[in-house]
Amino acid sequence: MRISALAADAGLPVATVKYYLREGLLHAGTATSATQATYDAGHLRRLRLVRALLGPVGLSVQQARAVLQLVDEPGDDLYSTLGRAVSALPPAAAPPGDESDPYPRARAALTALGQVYDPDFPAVAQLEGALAAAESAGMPMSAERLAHYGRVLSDVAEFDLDRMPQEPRGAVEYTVLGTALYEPVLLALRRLAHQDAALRRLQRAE
Amino acid sequence: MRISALAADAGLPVATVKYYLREGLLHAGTATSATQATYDAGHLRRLRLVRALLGPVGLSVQQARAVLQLVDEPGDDLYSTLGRAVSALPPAAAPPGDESDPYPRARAALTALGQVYDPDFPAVAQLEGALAAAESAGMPMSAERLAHYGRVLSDVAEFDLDRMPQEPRGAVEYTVLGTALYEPVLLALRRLAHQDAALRRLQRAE
DNA sequence: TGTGATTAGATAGTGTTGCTCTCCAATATT
DNA sequence: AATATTGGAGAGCAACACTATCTAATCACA
Repeated sequence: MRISALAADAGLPVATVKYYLREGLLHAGTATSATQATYDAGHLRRLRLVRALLGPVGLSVQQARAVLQLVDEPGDDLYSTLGRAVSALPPAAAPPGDESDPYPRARAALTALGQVYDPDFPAVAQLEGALAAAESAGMPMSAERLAHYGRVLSDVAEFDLDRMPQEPRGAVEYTVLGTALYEPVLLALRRLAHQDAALRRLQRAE
Repeated sequence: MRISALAADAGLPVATVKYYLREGLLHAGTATSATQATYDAGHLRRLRLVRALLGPVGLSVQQARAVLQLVDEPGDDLYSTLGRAVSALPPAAAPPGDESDPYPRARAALTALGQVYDPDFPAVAQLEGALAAAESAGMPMSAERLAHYGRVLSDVAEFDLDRMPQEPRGAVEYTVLGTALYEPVLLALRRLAHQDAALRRLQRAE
Protein backbone atom coordinates (compact mmCIF):
# COMPACT_ATOMS: atom_id res chain seq x y z
CA MET A 1 0.00 0.00 0.00
CA ARG A 2 1.54 3.28 -1.07
CA ILE A 3 0.98 6.65 0.48
CA SER A 4 -1.73 7.71 -1.94
CA ALA A 5 -3.75 4.58 -1.18
CA LEU A 6 -3.26 5.08 2.56
CA ALA A 7 -4.41 8.66 2.35
CA ALA A 8 -7.41 7.71 0.26
CA ASP A 9 -8.42 4.97 2.72
CA ALA A 10 -8.17 7.39 5.61
CA GLY A 11 -10.03 10.08 3.70
CA LEU A 12 -7.19 12.55 3.97
CA PRO A 13 -5.07 14.52 1.50
CA VAL A 14 -1.64 13.05 0.90
CA ALA A 15 -0.09 16.32 2.09
CA THR A 16 -1.73 15.86 5.47
CA VAL A 17 -0.42 12.32 5.86
CA LYS A 18 3.05 13.57 5.04
CA TYR A 19 2.58 16.25 7.66
CA TYR A 20 1.71 13.67 10.30
CA LEU A 21 4.77 11.66 9.31
CA ARG A 22 6.94 14.73 9.72
CA GLU A 23 5.38 15.51 13.07
CA GLY A 24 5.98 12.02 14.36
CA LEU A 25 2.32 11.12 14.78
CA LEU A 26 2.65 8.31 12.25
CA HIS A 27 5.63 5.97 11.96
CA ALA A 28 7.35 5.83 8.58
CA GLY A 29 6.49 3.09 6.13
CA THR A 30 9.05 0.48 5.16
CA ALA A 31 11.22 1.98 2.46
CA THR A 32 11.53 -0.04 -0.71
CA SER A 33 13.78 2.44 -2.47
CA ALA A 34 14.98 5.98 -2.19
CA THR A 35 11.64 7.39 -3.19
CA GLN A 36 9.17 4.72 -2.24
CA ALA A 37 7.75 3.22 0.90
CA THR A 38 4.84 0.92 1.64
CA TYR A 39 2.30 1.22 4.42
CA ASP A 40 0.12 -1.40 6.04
CA ALA A 41 -3.10 -1.75 7.99
CA GLY A 42 -1.30 -0.63 11.14
CA HIS A 43 -0.66 2.72 9.57
CA LEU A 44 -4.29 3.06 8.66
CA ARG A 45 -5.39 2.22 12.20
CA ARG A 46 -2.93 4.72 13.61
CA LEU A 47 -4.16 7.36 11.23
CA ARG A 48 -7.71 6.86 12.45
CA LEU A 49 -6.54 7.16 16.03
CA VAL A 50 -4.67 10.36 15.20
CA ARG A 51 -7.75 11.85 13.59
CA ALA A 52 -9.84 10.95 16.61
CA LEU A 53 -7.36 12.60 18.96
CA LEU A 54 -7.00 15.73 16.86
CA GLY A 55 -10.70 16.01 16.13
CA PRO A 56 -13.36 15.03 18.67
CA VAL A 57 -10.92 14.69 21.56
CA GLY A 58 -9.55 18.11 20.74
CA LEU A 59 -5.84 17.57 21.23
CA SER A 60 -3.21 19.71 19.57
CA VAL A 61 -0.57 18.01 17.47
CA GLN A 62 1.91 18.40 20.31
CA GLN A 63 -0.41 16.82 22.85
CA ALA A 64 -1.32 13.99 20.52
CA ARG A 65 2.35 13.27 19.93
CA ALA A 66 2.99 13.12 23.66
CA VAL A 67 0.07 10.76 24.23
CA LEU A 68 1.00 8.50 21.34
CA GLN A 69 4.62 8.29 22.40
CA LEU A 70 3.56 7.07 25.82
CA VAL A 71 1.28 4.47 24.31
CA ASP A 72 4.07 3.36 21.98
CA GLU A 73 6.77 3.11 24.60
CA PRO A 74 5.40 3.02 28.11
CA GLY A 75 8.09 3.35 30.76
CA ASP A 76 8.92 0.69 33.29
CA ASP A 77 6.75 2.33 35.88
CA LEU A 78 3.14 1.95 34.84
CA TYR A 79 2.02 4.38 37.48
CA SER A 80 4.15 7.31 36.38
CA THR A 81 3.53 6.57 32.72
CA LEU A 82 -0.15 7.02 33.31
CA GLY A 83 0.55 10.22 35.19
CA ARG A 84 2.56 11.62 32.34
CA ALA A 85 -0.09 10.65 29.84
CA VAL A 86 -2.79 12.41 31.81
CA SER A 87 -0.70 15.55 32.04
CA ALA A 88 -0.50 15.59 28.25
CA LEU A 89 -4.27 15.79 28.00
CA PRO A 90 -6.10 19.08 28.29
CA PRO A 91 -6.96 21.14 30.18
CA ALA A 92 -3.40 22.32 30.62
CA ALA A 93 -2.65 22.92 34.26
CA ALA A 94 -0.94 25.98 35.57
CA PRO A 95 2.58 25.43 36.86
CA PRO A 96 2.69 24.87 40.60
CA GLY A 97 4.24 28.01 41.95
CA ASP A 98 6.65 27.22 44.73
CA GLU A 99 4.58 27.96 47.78
CA SER A 100 4.40 25.45 50.56
CA ASP A 101 0.85 24.50 49.58
CA PRO A 102 0.55 24.90 45.81
CA TYR A 103 -2.86 23.26 45.40
CA PRO A 104 -4.96 24.17 48.45
CA ARG A 105 -8.37 23.65 46.86
CA ALA A 106 -7.43 20.30 45.38
CA ARG A 107 -5.84 19.16 48.61
CA ALA A 108 -8.91 20.08 50.62
CA ALA A 109 -11.19 18.38 48.12
CA LEU A 110 -9.25 15.14 47.97
CA THR A 111 -8.80 14.99 51.71
CA ALA A 112 -12.53 15.43 52.16
CA LEU A 113 -13.12 12.64 49.69
CA GLY A 114 -10.73 10.37 51.52
CA GLN A 115 -8.47 10.03 48.52
CA VAL A 116 -4.70 10.23 48.37
CA TYR A 117 -3.34 13.69 47.73
CA ASP A 118 -0.12 13.56 45.73
CA PRO A 119 0.85 17.03 44.43
CA ASP A 120 3.08 15.42 41.81
CA PHE A 121 0.15 13.88 40.05
CA PRO A 122 -0.79 16.23 37.17
CA ALA A 123 -4.53 15.84 37.56
CA VAL A 124 -4.18 17.54 40.93
CA ALA A 125 -3.04 20.70 39.18
CA GLN A 126 -5.91 20.35 36.74
CA LEU A 127 -8.37 20.03 39.59
CA GLU A 128 -6.91 23.06 41.30
CA GLY A 129 -7.18 25.08 38.10
CA ALA A 130 -10.76 24.01 37.52
CA LEU A 131 -11.81 24.77 41.09
CA ALA A 132 -10.05 28.12 41.01
CA ALA A 133 -11.75 29.00 37.73
CA ALA A 134 -15.19 28.15 39.08
CA GLU A 135 -14.47 30.18 42.17
CA SER A 136 -13.17 33.26 40.41
CA ALA A 137 -16.08 33.12 38.00
CA GLY A 138 -18.40 33.40 40.98
CA MET A 139 -19.68 29.83 41.08
CA PRO A 140 -17.51 28.00 43.62
CA MET A 141 -18.05 24.27 43.98
CA SER A 142 -19.76 23.52 47.27
CA ALA A 143 -18.28 20.83 49.46
CA GLU A 144 -21.49 18.93 49.05
CA ARG A 145 -21.33 18.94 45.28
CA LEU A 146 -17.68 18.00 45.33
CA ALA A 147 -18.44 15.08 47.61
CA HIS A 148 -21.21 13.90 45.36
CA TYR A 149 -19.20 14.16 42.18
CA GLY A 150 -16.28 12.43 43.84
CA ARG A 151 -18.41 9.53 45.01
CA VAL A 152 -19.93 9.08 41.59
CA LEU A 153 -16.61 9.16 39.81
CA SER A 154 -15.05 6.67 42.16
CA ASP A 155 -17.81 4.41 40.96
CA VAL A 156 -16.76 5.02 37.36
CA ALA A 157 -13.13 4.39 38.22
CA GLU A 158 -13.91 1.05 39.87
CA PHE A 159 -15.88 0.01 36.83
CA ASP A 160 -13.07 0.95 34.49
CA LEU A 161 -10.33 -0.70 36.54
CA ASP A 162 -12.29 -3.93 36.70
CA ARG A 163 -11.96 -4.07 32.93
CA MET A 164 -8.34 -3.08 32.61
CA PRO A 165 -6.12 -5.57 30.74
CA GLN A 166 -3.53 -7.42 32.81
CA GLU A 167 -0.34 -6.90 30.84
CA PRO A 168 1.31 -3.50 31.34
CA ARG A 169 1.32 -2.54 27.68
CA GLY A 170 -2.36 -3.13 27.26
CA ALA A 171 -3.07 -1.42 30.54
CA VAL A 172 -1.34 1.76 29.42
CA GLU A 173 -3.14 1.82 26.12
CA TYR A 174 -6.46 1.12 27.80
CA THR A 175 -6.06 3.83 30.38
CA VAL A 176 -4.54 6.51 28.21
CA LEU A 177 -6.78 6.06 25.21
CA GLY A 178 -9.76 5.33 27.43
CA THR A 179 -9.26 8.64 29.17
CA ALA A 180 -8.81 10.54 25.94
CA LEU A 181 -11.62 8.87 24.02
CA TYR A 182 -14.22 8.28 26.73
CA GLU A 183 -14.12 11.67 28.40
CA PRO A 184 -15.99 13.37 25.55
CA VAL A 185 -18.59 10.63 25.84
CA LEU A 186 -18.86 11.28 29.54
CA LEU A 187 -19.47 14.98 28.98
CA ALA A 188 -22.05 14.41 26.29
CA LEU A 189 -23.85 11.95 28.54
CA ARG A 190 -23.84 14.43 31.39
CA ARG A 191 -25.46 17.05 29.20
CA LEU A 192 -28.03 14.61 27.92
CA ALA A 193 -28.78 13.37 31.41
CA HIS A 194 -29.47 16.95 32.43
CA GLN A 195 -31.72 17.39 29.46
CA ASP A 196 -33.56 14.18 30.20
CA ALA A 197 -33.97 14.91 33.87
CA ALA A 198 -35.18 18.45 33.16
CA LEU A 199 -37.72 17.13 30.70
CA ARG A 200 -39.03 14.57 33.17
CA ARG A 201 -39.49 17.21 35.85
CA LEU A 202 -41.27 19.47 33.41
CA GLN A 203 -43.69 16.69 32.53
CA ARG A 204 -44.24 15.74 36.13
CA ALA A 205 -45.13 19.34 36.92
CA GLU A 206 -47.85 19.42 34.25
CA MET B 1 -12.77 52.99 38.15
CA ARG B 2 -10.98 53.60 34.88
CA ILE B 3 -9.76 51.05 32.42
CA SER B 4 -6.24 50.93 33.75
CA ALA B 5 -7.47 50.19 37.26
CA LEU B 6 -9.86 47.56 35.94
CA ALA B 7 -7.10 45.88 33.99
CA ALA B 8 -4.75 45.98 36.95
CA ASP B 9 -7.40 44.44 39.25
CA ALA B 10 -8.02 41.67 36.77
CA GLY B 11 -4.33 41.13 36.24
CA LEU B 12 -4.53 41.80 32.52
CA PRO B 13 -2.89 44.25 30.11
CA VAL B 14 -5.10 47.17 29.17
CA ALA B 15 -4.80 46.17 25.52
CA THR B 16 -6.40 42.82 26.31
CA VAL B 17 -9.33 44.44 28.10
CA LYS B 18 -9.85 46.68 25.10
CA TYR B 19 -9.77 43.61 22.92
CA TYR B 20 -12.51 41.95 24.97
CA LEU B 21 -14.58 45.13 24.72
CA ARG B 22 -14.18 45.08 20.96
CA GLU B 23 -15.12 41.41 20.79
CA GLY B 24 -18.24 41.94 22.83
CA LEU B 25 -17.16 39.78 25.77
CA LEU B 26 -17.30 42.75 28.10
CA HIS B 27 -19.95 45.48 28.05
CA ALA B 28 -18.73 49.06 27.64
CA GLY B 29 -18.26 51.25 30.69
CA THR B 30 -20.42 54.30 31.22
CA ALA B 31 -18.89 57.12 29.19
CA THR B 32 -18.17 60.31 31.08
CA SER B 33 -16.73 62.13 28.08
CA ALA B 34 -15.48 61.47 24.58
CA THR B 35 -12.35 59.81 25.83
CA GLN B 36 -13.27 58.52 29.25
CA ALA B 37 -15.46 55.83 30.71
CA THR B 38 -15.77 54.31 34.14
CA TYR B 39 -16.10 50.65 35.03
CA ASP B 40 -17.52 49.02 38.12
CA ALA B 41 -17.35 45.80 40.08
CA GLY B 42 -19.65 44.15 37.57
CA HIS B 43 -17.06 44.63 34.88
CA LEU B 44 -14.43 43.05 37.07
CA ARG B 45 -16.64 40.07 37.80
CA ARG B 46 -17.38 39.65 34.13
CA LEU B 47 -13.72 39.85 33.30
CA ARG B 48 -12.97 37.05 35.72
CA LEU B 49 -15.70 34.95 34.16
CA VAL B 50 -14.31 35.63 30.70
CA ARG B 51 -10.85 34.57 31.76
CA ALA B 52 -12.22 31.38 33.28
CA LEU B 53 -14.07 30.54 30.08
CA LEU B 54 -11.13 31.32 27.81
CA GLY B 55 -8.58 29.63 30.06
CA PRO B 56 -9.41 26.50 32.07
CA VAL B 57 -12.71 25.88 30.32
CA GLY B 58 -10.94 26.18 27.00
CA LEU B 59 -13.47 28.14 24.98
CA SER B 60 -12.55 30.21 21.96
CA VAL B 61 -13.52 33.87 21.91
CA GLN B 62 -16.40 33.04 19.57
CA GLN B 63 -17.73 30.32 21.84
CA ALA B 64 -17.37 32.46 24.95
CA ARG B 65 -19.29 35.27 23.26
CA ALA B 66 -22.10 32.87 22.37
CA VAL B 67 -22.30 31.50 25.91
CA LEU B 68 -22.22 34.94 27.51
CA GLN B 69 -24.88 36.31 25.20
CA LEU B 70 -27.21 33.51 26.25
CA VAL B 71 -26.54 34.15 29.90
CA ASP B 72 -27.13 37.86 29.38
CA GLU B 73 -30.34 37.52 27.44
CA PRO B 74 -31.92 34.12 27.80
CA GLY B 75 -34.81 33.56 25.44
CA ASP B 76 -38.39 32.99 26.50
CA ASP B 77 -38.00 29.27 26.16
CA LEU B 78 -35.69 28.08 28.91
CA TYR B 79 -35.39 24.67 27.34
CA SER B 80 -34.12 25.80 23.95
CA THR B 81 -31.89 28.44 25.52
CA LEU B 82 -30.10 25.71 27.39
CA GLY B 83 -29.83 23.68 24.21
CA ARG B 84 -28.26 26.55 22.34
CA ALA B 85 -25.87 27.20 25.18
CA VAL B 86 -24.72 23.60 25.22
CA SER B 87 -24.14 23.63 21.50
CA ALA B 88 -21.80 26.58 21.96
CA LEU B 89 -19.59 24.53 24.25
CA PRO B 90 -16.95 22.21 22.88
CA PRO B 91 -16.53 19.61 21.59
CA ALA B 92 -17.94 20.97 18.35
CA ALA B 93 -20.28 18.48 16.82
CA ALA B 94 -20.22 17.47 13.20
CA PRO B 95 -23.18 18.70 11.15
CA PRO B 96 -25.92 16.10 10.90
CA GLY B 97 -25.77 14.92 7.33
CA ASP B 98 -29.25 14.47 5.92
CA GLU B 99 -29.72 10.76 6.20
CA SER B 100 -32.83 9.35 7.75
CA ASP B 101 -30.93 8.36 10.86
CA PRO B 102 -28.16 10.92 11.39
CA TYR B 103 -27.09 9.77 14.85
CA PRO B 104 -27.41 5.99 14.98
CA ARG B 105 -24.92 5.40 17.80
CA ALA B 106 -26.39 8.13 19.99
CA ARG B 107 -29.93 6.97 19.32
CA ALA B 108 -29.08 3.41 20.25
CA ALA B 109 -27.28 4.52 23.38
CA LEU B 110 -30.06 6.78 24.62
CA THR B 111 -32.74 4.26 23.83
CA ALA B 112 -30.84 1.63 25.78
CA LEU B 113 -30.58 4.06 28.69
CA GLY B 114 -34.28 4.77 28.55
CA GLN B 115 -33.73 8.44 27.88
CA VAL B 116 -35.48 10.63 25.37
CA TYR B 117 -33.79 10.82 21.99
CA ASP B 118 -34.24 14.21 20.37
CA PRO B 119 -31.94 14.64 17.37
CA ASP B 120 -32.36 18.40 17.58
CA PHE B 121 -30.58 18.57 20.90
CA PRO B 122 -26.94 19.44 20.20
CA ALA B 123 -25.47 17.12 22.81
CA VAL B 124 -26.82 14.24 20.74
CA ALA B 125 -24.49 15.19 17.91
CA GLN B 126 -21.66 15.50 20.41
CA LEU B 127 -22.38 12.05 21.74
CA GLU B 128 -22.48 10.62 18.25
CA GLY B 129 -19.15 12.22 17.41
CA ALA B 130 -17.53 10.96 20.59
CA LEU B 131 -18.84 7.42 20.10
CA ALA B 132 -17.76 7.41 16.46
CA ALA B 133 -14.30 8.64 17.40
CA ALA B 134 -13.86 5.92 20.02
CA GLU B 135 -15.03 3.36 17.52
CA SER B 136 -12.80 4.43 14.66
CA ALA B 137 -9.85 4.64 17.01
CA GLY B 138 -10.38 0.98 17.81
CA MET B 139 -11.85 1.33 21.29
CA PRO B 140 -15.62 1.23 20.87
CA MET B 141 -17.74 1.83 23.98
CA SER B 142 -19.36 -1.38 25.07
CA ALA B 143 -23.07 -1.33 25.82
CA GLU B 144 -22.24 -2.25 29.37
CA ARG B 145 -19.91 0.69 29.85
CA LEU B 146 -22.39 3.03 28.25
CA ALA B 147 -25.11 1.81 30.56
CA HIS B 148 -22.93 2.30 33.59
CA TYR B 149 -21.79 5.78 32.62
CA GLY B 150 -25.35 6.73 31.81
CA ARG B 151 -26.64 5.58 35.16
CA VAL B 152 -23.94 7.44 37.01
CA LEU B 153 -24.49 10.66 35.13
CA SER B 154 -28.22 10.56 35.65
CA ASP B 155 -27.33 10.61 39.29
CA VAL B 156 -25.23 13.73 38.77
CA ALA B 157 -28.02 15.34 36.79
CA GLU B 158 -30.57 14.73 39.54
CA PHE B 159 -28.22 16.23 42.07
CA ASP B 160 -27.65 19.30 39.95
CA LEU B 161 -31.31 19.85 39.13
CA ASP B 162 -32.25 19.64 42.78
CA ARG B 163 -30.11 22.71 43.31
CA MET B 164 -31.21 24.72 40.30
CA PRO B 165 -32.57 28.20 41.10
CA GLN B 166 -36.29 28.74 40.54
CA GLU B 167 -36.39 31.88 38.45
CA PRO B 168 -35.62 31.38 34.76
CA ARG B 169 -32.73 33.84 34.65
CA GLY B 170 -30.89 32.20 37.49
CA ALA B 171 -31.65 28.78 36.07
CA VAL B 172 -30.03 29.61 32.77
CA GLU B 173 -26.95 31.04 34.42
CA TYR B 174 -26.72 28.08 36.77
CA THR B 175 -27.03 25.51 34.03
CA VAL B 176 -24.89 27.17 31.39
CA LEU B 177 -22.08 28.27 33.65
CA GLY B 178 -22.38 25.12 35.72
CA THR B 179 -21.85 23.04 32.62
CA ALA B 180 -18.94 25.13 31.43
CA LEU B 181 -17.22 25.47 34.77
CA TYR B 182 -17.95 22.15 36.44
CA GLU B 183 -17.11 19.87 33.54
CA PRO B 184 -13.37 20.39 33.90
CA VAL B 185 -13.75 19.56 37.59
CA LEU B 186 -15.60 16.41 36.66
CA LEU B 187 -12.83 15.30 34.34
CA ALA B 188 -10.10 16.02 36.84
CA LEU B 189 -12.01 14.08 39.48
CA ARG B 190 -12.40 11.15 37.15
CA ARG B 191 -8.68 11.05 36.54
CA LEU B 192 -7.92 11.30 40.22
CA ALA B 193 -10.46 8.65 41.08
CA HIS B 194 -8.69 6.33 38.65
CA GLN B 195 -5.40 7.14 40.24
CA ASP B 196 -6.74 6.56 43.71
CA ALA B 197 -8.44 3.31 42.82
CA ALA B 198 -5.33 2.03 41.05
CA LEU B 199 -3.22 2.86 44.05
CA ARG B 200 -5.59 1.07 46.40
CA ARG B 201 -5.52 -2.05 44.28
CA LEU B 202 -1.76 -1.96 44.10
CA GLN B 203 -1.54 -1.78 47.89
CA ARG B 204 -4.08 -4.52 48.35
CA ALA B 205 -2.03 -6.78 46.10
CA GLU B 206 1.09 -6.34 48.19
C1' DT C 1 13.02 1.76 -23.77
C1' DG C 2 10.97 5.70 -23.47
C1' DT C 3 7.29 8.51 -21.22
C1' DG C 4 4.27 10.12 -17.93
C1' DA C 5 2.78 9.36 -13.13
C1' DT C 6 4.17 8.77 -8.33
C1' DT C 7 7.04 9.23 -4.40
C1' DA C 8 10.05 10.95 -0.30
C1' DG C 9 11.69 14.77 1.58
C1' DA C 10 12.29 19.58 2.14
C1' DT C 11 10.73 24.35 2.09
C1' DA C 12 7.56 27.82 1.82
C1' DG C 13 2.90 29.67 1.88
C1' DT C 14 -2.05 30.15 3.87
C1' DG C 15 -5.89 31.29 6.84
C1' DT C 16 -7.30 31.63 11.59
C1' DT C 17 -6.85 32.88 16.32
C1' DG C 18 -5.81 35.53 20.38
C1' DC C 19 -3.77 38.80 21.58
C1' DT C 20 -0.34 43.08 21.48
C1' DC C 21 1.38 47.46 19.70
C1' DT C 22 1.05 51.89 17.78
C1' DC C 23 -1.14 55.95 16.79
C1' DC C 24 -4.43 59.77 17.27
C1' DA C 25 -7.04 63.49 19.09
C1' DA C 26 -9.57 64.42 23.20
C1' DT C 27 -9.57 64.86 27.93
C1' DA C 28 -7.66 64.43 32.93
C1' DT C 29 -4.50 65.42 36.35
C1' DT C 30 -0.96 68.04 38.62
C1' DA D 1 0.93 74.73 31.15
C1' DA D 2 2.90 70.26 31.14
C1' DT D 3 2.29 65.54 31.48
C1' DA D 4 -0.37 61.37 31.55
C1' DT D 5 -4.33 58.68 30.28
C1' DT D 6 -8.21 57.34 27.50
C1' DG D 7 -11.31 55.45 23.67
C1' DG D 8 -11.18 53.92 19.29
C1' DA D 9 -9.25 52.03 15.26
C1' DG D 10 -5.75 49.65 12.61
C1' DA D 11 -1.80 47.01 11.94
C1' DG D 12 1.44 43.62 13.56
C1' DC D 13 2.76 39.12 15.55
C1' DA D 14 3.52 34.32 16.96
C1' DA D 15 1.53 29.84 17.06
C1' DC D 16 -1.01 26.38 14.74
C1' DA D 17 -2.67 22.98 11.44
C1' DC D 18 -2.48 22.29 7.45
C1' DT D 19 -1.60 22.87 2.10
C1' DA D 20 1.10 23.70 -1.89
C1' DT D 21 5.27 23.64 -4.51
C1' DC D 22 9.53 21.85 -5.89
C1' DT D 23 13.24 18.33 -6.88
C1' DA D 24 15.34 14.29 -8.00
C1' DA D 25 14.61 9.49 -7.94
C1' DT D 26 11.92 5.67 -9.22
C1' DC D 27 7.90 3.14 -11.03
C1' DA D 28 4.56 1.23 -14.30
C1' DC D 29 3.15 0.58 -18.67
C1' DA D 30 3.26 0.65 -23.87
